[in-house]
Amino acid sequence: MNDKKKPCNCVECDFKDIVFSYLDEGSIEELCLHKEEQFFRKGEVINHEGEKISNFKYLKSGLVKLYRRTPSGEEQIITITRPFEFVSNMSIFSEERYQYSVSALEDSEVCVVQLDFIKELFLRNGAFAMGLLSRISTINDKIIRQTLDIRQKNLVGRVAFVLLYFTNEIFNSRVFDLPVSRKEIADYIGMSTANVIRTLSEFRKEEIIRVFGKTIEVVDINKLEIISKRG
Amino acid sequence: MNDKKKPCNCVECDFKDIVFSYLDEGSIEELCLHKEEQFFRKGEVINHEGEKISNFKYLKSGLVKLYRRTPSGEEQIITITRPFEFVSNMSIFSEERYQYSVSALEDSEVCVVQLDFIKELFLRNGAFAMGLLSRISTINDKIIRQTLDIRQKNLVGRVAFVLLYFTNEIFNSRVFDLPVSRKEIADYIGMSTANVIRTLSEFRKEEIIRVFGKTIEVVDINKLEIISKRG
DNA sequence: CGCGGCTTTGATGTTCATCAAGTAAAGTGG
DNA sequence: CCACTTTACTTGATGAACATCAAAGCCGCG
Repeated sequence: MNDKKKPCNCVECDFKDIVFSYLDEGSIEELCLHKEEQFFRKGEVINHEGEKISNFKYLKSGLVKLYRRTPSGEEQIITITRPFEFVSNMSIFSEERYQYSVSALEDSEVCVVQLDFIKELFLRNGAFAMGLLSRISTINDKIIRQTLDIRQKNLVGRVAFVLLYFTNEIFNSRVFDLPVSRKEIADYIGMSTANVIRTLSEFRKEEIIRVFGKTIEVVDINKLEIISKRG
Repeated sequence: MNDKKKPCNCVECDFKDIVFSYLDEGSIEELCLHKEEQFFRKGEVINHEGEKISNFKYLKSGLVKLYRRTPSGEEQIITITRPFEFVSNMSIFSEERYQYSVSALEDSEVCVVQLDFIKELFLRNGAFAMGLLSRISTINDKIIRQTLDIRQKNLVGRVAFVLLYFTNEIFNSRVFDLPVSRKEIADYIGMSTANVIRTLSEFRKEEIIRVFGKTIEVVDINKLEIISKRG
């Protein structure tokens, strides 16, 4: 190694095999020259709807929400997701501008790579292209399936779904701090804030969950699953 | 040209630049060896949910619906689409099995290419990979956006949306024959069959549309757009 | 300590699904 | 080609699900 070169931390990055599989060490080092890491505090916006896309971004740590503003001006949350699931916006290869916004629900680290460089890699390394395509495709599929699932449930089923989603997919724990407000849950599953709260209260009365402000404990996960499926 | 070889109709195919851009003539001829054309009558199933994916398929002519069966057994229509918009299922690069079914709403021609061959091309031709990725990405985006749009509308807004979709995207005409039953419209926009019919009747009474069985004439497209947006 | 935002709950009305009953249309077999 | 069956469509009546409105409690923050 030439010690005049800046050391490339990408080579040792735990995540390089997940997002940038099929790249040899040379390409990884090159990647370093075209990337930077950015830190976002809880609440900060990472991508803004309508903004020009010039980078490929992926989440290294934290939690984000993907959302858009509906024609009538309300916020519509498309999905809430952890690292790796969120590989940039989906539109990077098909659109010039972001279709959706992304913001941090927890402090988050984002790896930002110049999009032109990714495209260059794409052209000269088919295996890399296929690996990335497969990841983006998986994420897209997941979003579509989730949206369809939610749509076809009733009110209690949707709330049960969200609680299970946080428990199983986001926190891997039956006790967790809600990373979103009640209103955001409502925006996520498409119902009114009042009814989200009402439904949570009912779950509490039936001792399916315990609620202490933002902290939630899932007591009876089986019942929750039954409600979610039936809903 | 060697006239012992079977002539390759792909070379002259009008659609090769749309789906298979960035392929040289050699690759296109090779493609011919790995593809066949299939014809589906109205109502026939092209892909079946759960079936193993071994081909890359795209629609040359006709009209199809993409749908799935919900856990509770009902049909949920994800989108209805014309050629080029429908490039196989979206899951070909991320899943082993079809996540959704596809069936023909009109007589349809489908071009079927062995998936392994597509993957091979992918690996050795980055430009082709990028072109295809971009197409798949566009289609995915469209589906997600459509699903979100529908979800956020009320009953009349949804029916207005469907009528506009058929008018502007599918038939490019204000007079058209509905390619689906009333029940299928209901499965598409997530409401009951009875209310789809009721809403169509209201539009008829208000002289926004004329209805003759399956034939629909959009009389006041502006009013329809207002209803769709407000909804 | 007081203001503003988030949360909670009840009361009310709207929107929508469901049920039922009837009509039209489209297959189906003799 | 007609009687028969089945499937799609239509409309009204009813009740359930849900949004909206309003009022009050809570909590953090200046």
